[in-house]
Formats: sequence, structure tokens, C-alpha cells
Amino acid sequence: MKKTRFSSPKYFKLSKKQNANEILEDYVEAIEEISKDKKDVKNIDLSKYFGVSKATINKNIKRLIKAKLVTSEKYKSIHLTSNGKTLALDSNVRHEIVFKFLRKIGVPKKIAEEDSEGMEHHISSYTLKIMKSLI
Amino acid sequence: MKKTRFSSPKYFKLSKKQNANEILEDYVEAIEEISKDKKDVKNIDLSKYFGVSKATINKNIKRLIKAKLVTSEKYKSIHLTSNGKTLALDSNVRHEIVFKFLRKIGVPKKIAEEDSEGMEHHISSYTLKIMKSLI
DNA sequence: CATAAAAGTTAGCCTAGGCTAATATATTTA
DNA sequence: TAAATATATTAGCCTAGGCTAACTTTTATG
Ligand SMILES: [Mn+2]
Ligand SMILES: [Mn+2]
Ligand SMILES: [Mn+2]
Ligand SMILES: [Mn+2]
Repeated sequence: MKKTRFSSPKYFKLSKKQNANEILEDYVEAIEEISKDKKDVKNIDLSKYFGVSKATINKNIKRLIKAKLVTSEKYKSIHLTSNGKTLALDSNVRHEIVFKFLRKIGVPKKIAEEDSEGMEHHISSYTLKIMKSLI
Repeated sequence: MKKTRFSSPKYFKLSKKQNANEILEDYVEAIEEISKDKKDVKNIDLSKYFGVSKATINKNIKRLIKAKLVTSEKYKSIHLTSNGKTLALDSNVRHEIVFKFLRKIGVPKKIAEEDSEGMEHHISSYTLKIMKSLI
């Protein structure tokens, strides 16, 4: 197939950066989601949610603390900071729009859930606005 | 925004796996592209193409060799294996469809180039088929 | 309330994917 | 062709994000 687009180191670097943001966005979204049902959000909840070991969650939560997205003391519940809360809500809106857009163009539910989980981190606000208008 | 989708550890793991495939797909696509203009594809070409150091390219090419996507001897040109060639062509087709679909729904060229660089690795063949039919 | 079970933490291991600096080989050019 | 320049490789460093195993703390239960 003929290539109709240009590539640039900037595009590759952007995509890598979005991949790095993925874990932050997915974690705050998960924390927000879990806290709707439970008073406390613990390590073990996230471990089940993501299907990774509690040691991994422990390490990743430290990164979120460093990124000022959550607060947590040893053995205590995890709480979103206001930055974290904002990122959680924005990420959820983005994820919902991508998911609904895929459904709209005819993608089955399961596949739309799969695809949107990754795609959501690579959609500009410009494209998102268009998708929203087409839902 | 109300959540209308379900999440699952499987979806998160899939997205991470797609992120890991990203480097392989982008590299074989780049090698194929560069070899259209030049007889030999060297380390330095990829270094410029991706904007990363030649040491990084050297290390990553070793991974592609391990994955049977390319062959290369010390100080010589890089060549795609038949697996590598197939992956390169498939990846390019996928990338083109995503790019053209974005253009079709009204995304400006630069933004479509940015978005498609990441999105292309997170699109199922089902969704791809729909996008193709809508171009 | 003592103990068992569950959950959290830490240490140490791994691979991926970046980097710089030093060294080795190829290529160009005076 | 000898020297200078360009390119390739290697070593060693870093962070992210996984894991298991051992240990600590909290929570539940007999
Ligand atoms: Mn999400
Ligand atoms: Mn996601
Ligand atoms: Mn591509
Ligand atoms: Mn790409």
C-alpha cells in the first residue's frame, strides 16, 4: 500500500510518552472507580483490578505518589489528590468517548472494550472532539 | 461521565502487549521504507529516522534478530526476513487505514499523523475492517 | 485475646528501552 | 595510501514495570 503520510521522530517520541502515561491514567481511573463502591482503596483491590502482583502495585503507587496523583501512608488507603481526581475524570471521559465511538461505527462490545483500553491513550483532543460529535 | 463499559485484567494486559509490539512494528516498517530509497539500511539511518542514539538502535536490532524479523552481520546492512517483510507490509496497511480514516472524519493531516502513530498498535482487525469500509 | 489468615512491604531478580563515553571498524578524501 | 571522518559496537548506567520469596502488619476468627 502506498504511503500517504509522513513520519517524524516527534511522532514516535509522542507515542512512547503516551505509553508511559498509560499506567498513570489507568491507575487513577481504577482508584476512582473502586472508590465508588468501597470506602477504602487498597493495594489488593488494584492487584485484582489489573491482574498484577501486590508488589507491583506497591511499586507503581509509589510512582503515582511521586507524580502527586495520590496520597497514601503505609498500610493505609490510597486517595486521589485533586490532580489525580482531575486526571481520573478526564481519562474516563476520553475512554468513554472512544468506546462509544467504536460502538457507533459498529464494533461489538467486547472488541470495543479491548480496543478502547489502548486507543484512549493515543487520541488528541482534536480527534476526541470529532469522535464525540459523531456519537 | 457514567461508565458504560466493563474493564478486565485481560484488556490491560493486551494493551501492554501491543505496546511491546510497537517497537517491532515501527522498526520493520521503517526498514522497509528506507530500503525503498537506499540499497543498504544501516544503523545510522534508523538512528535518524527515530531520533534515538545509534547505541539504542544497535540494541533494538538485536531484539529484532532474536524475534527473527531481520538479519544483520556486524557492520553490515540490515535485511528483513520474510516474517519481517510480512509484518512490515501488514503494519503499513494498518497504519494507512487508521491514518486515512482519521482524515476522513475530519482530522487535520499533522494531527492524524500523530494520532495514527500510536493508535495503529491498538486496533483489532475487526475495527480495522470497519474503518477501511468507511474511508 | 491469641492465633490464623489476609494484606502490605521489601529485597532482589528480570527484560525493555533509553542514554553517554570509549573503542573498533569502514569510508572518504587530501 | 595515510589520515581524517563517519559509522558501528560495547560497556556501563538509568528508569519503568513485571515477577517471587521472605518478612511485617493488620484484620478476622475460634
Ligand atoms: Mn481508561
Ligand atoms: Mn487504558
Ligand atoms: Mn506505523
Ligand atoms: Mn507506530
